[in-house]
Amino acid sequence: MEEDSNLTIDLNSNPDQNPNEISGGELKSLLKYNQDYELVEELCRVKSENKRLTNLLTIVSTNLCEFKQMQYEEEELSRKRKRKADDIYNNQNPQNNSPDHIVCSGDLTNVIRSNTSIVYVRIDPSDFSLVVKDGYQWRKYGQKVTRDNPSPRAYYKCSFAPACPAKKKVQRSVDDPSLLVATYEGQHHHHCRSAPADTSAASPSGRGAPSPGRPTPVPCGASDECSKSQSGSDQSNEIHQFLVEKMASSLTRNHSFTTALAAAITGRIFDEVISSKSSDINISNSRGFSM
DNA sequence: CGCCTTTGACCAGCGC
DNA sequence: GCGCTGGTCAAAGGCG
Repeated sequence: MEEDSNLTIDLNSNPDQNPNEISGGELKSLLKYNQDYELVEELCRVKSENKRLTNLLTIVSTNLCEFKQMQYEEEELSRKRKRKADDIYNNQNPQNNSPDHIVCSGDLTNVIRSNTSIVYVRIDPSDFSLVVKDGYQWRKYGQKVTRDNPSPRAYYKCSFAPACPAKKKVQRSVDDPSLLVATYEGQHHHHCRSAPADTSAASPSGRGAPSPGRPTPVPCGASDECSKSQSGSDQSNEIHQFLVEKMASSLTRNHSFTTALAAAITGRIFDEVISSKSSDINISNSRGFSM
């Protein structure tokens, strides 16, 4: 291996010294150097692996968003057709209104459209509050039970800026009660600022909104209006990072994924250890030859 | 007191 | 014009 040759060169860097006369202090120094070198090498490998996984998550996130957008459009088209059909058809096929495609493992994914965003949020099925954590402050101004969905739909306006036209609708998925579907409309006329915990929805305990006087900046990007409210590549990177973090968060909650990931990492580390041990042997052999 | 949620009423769009 | 549906308004009440 490369490091072996480098180390061998370093070990033989003093041709005037007799290898048989190496002192105990020098030997300890060399061993420590070797250990440090392995740690640095391991750190580099982990960093590289981390970067590779981050890129992978980015790709998965992008593909998921595109997938969601396609299926959302199909769903809208299907619903328009169904509304033109009579109710008999719906009664005979009640599951046809169930958007199976909404079911996903993502904690939060969004589909960016021209001026609206569809956000899917995985929540606790026992949690009946319509809470979507997106970093903005929202004021609920209405609630309706729609025809397509027995669960109520909540209407929110942005409460951070009085003239902010941003709105959102939050409703449970028909097919999956553990999935919230939030539709964002309009653009925020201000930066993304709010408390860490979402204040958007009707919490069971009543008022859940903190004072507007203590907003805390949080990564935004759950909606496209947030990205539009900011400028430059910084926002893009911020949203990118936010999406990656969300994807990572959702994936880490997936037991099968974490198991597979752990197995993969373990296998990789095991390989590296074996490789490292092999290097040690080679290094020892080199030392043996050089001593 | 200020800000919130709740909830019934109201309005607009659409199809028949 | 009527009925249905989604979206919005605004009064009432709660909470810190």
